[in-house]
Amino acid sequence: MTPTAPAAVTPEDLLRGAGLRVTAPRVAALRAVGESQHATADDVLSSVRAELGTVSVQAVYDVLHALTDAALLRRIEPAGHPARYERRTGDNHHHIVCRSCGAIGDVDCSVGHAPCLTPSDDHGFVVETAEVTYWGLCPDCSA
Amino acid sequence: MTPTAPAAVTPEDLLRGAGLRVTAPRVAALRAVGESQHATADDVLSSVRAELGTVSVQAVYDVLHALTDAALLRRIEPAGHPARYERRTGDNHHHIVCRSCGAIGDVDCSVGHAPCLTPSDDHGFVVETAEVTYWGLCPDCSA
DNA sequence: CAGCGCAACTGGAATCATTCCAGTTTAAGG
DNA sequence: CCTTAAACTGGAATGATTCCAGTTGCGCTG
Repeated sequence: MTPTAPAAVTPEDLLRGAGLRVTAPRVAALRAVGESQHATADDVLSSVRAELGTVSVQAVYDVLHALTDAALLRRIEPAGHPARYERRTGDNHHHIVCRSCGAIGDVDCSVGHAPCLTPSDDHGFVVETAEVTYWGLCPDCSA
Repeated sequence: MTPTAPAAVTPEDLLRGAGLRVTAPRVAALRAVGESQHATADDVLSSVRAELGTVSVQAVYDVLHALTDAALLRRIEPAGHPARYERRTGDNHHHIVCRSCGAIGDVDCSVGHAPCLTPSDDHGFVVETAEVTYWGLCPDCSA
């Protein structure tokens, strides 16, 4: 069912649009990440296996890398936690991580637009991106 | 508050001031971190062993944790790199990391003071700290 | 200034996320 | 179809860090 409106972009379209082969593990992985916000590689593995049966650990890591390189996914790696993946890409948003349970929330940049992108002294580095991570306690853990 | 000019604060003073026992591995670890900016646990291990002879891996991790908890050290954990430790604590400065070689530089907050500390929407989280990491290429790697 | 208790340390094994490897399967272009 | 590079399998390896159980020693108390 592909209605006329381009509202529903299928995983298949996304993959083809990025010049990637359309395979069952990739489609399933894209769906899995879209459904559960900030899924870990292990979450994706479980999800994909539930849908397809046997899928190797390596396949999931390969897929996640390919999708991340193609900018269909964004990888976030909070210190002390396994990497997580999300579908929101290209909007330079940030994250808030619960120190207690590891829960993650999305946060738009607070001061309008990329204020943090310009370090006062860049030590001669060529700066490409600025990543902001807020640490605190989620509603459940602060109770 | 330190009464007179604390020109040379010894590692021993720092440890005692934090209510920690003064032991050879701790003193050596503090010195090691002070001498090499952004040292890894492994750097500290080598350095401490060079000075003291046999020191266990565990001792170094224990010491680094104790000193970090006591706020004598700050731990930074860039995604994909082993943790690093530094002596500059309490001033909420940030870091710039080379995507190629992992080199790290210190960066003071660009917009005066803690502008990034207030997320636009905190999702009910209690925010404690904001951590900014710049990613790019160091002078050597961008050449 | 001698004993004692708890924090610190030893060394070896275990953990966990992730990657490496070598061989097999499969999507998609000619 | 037929070919082939890309994708996938399964098992072993890696590297930073932690767990564990037993030993040592700093520094307080008597």
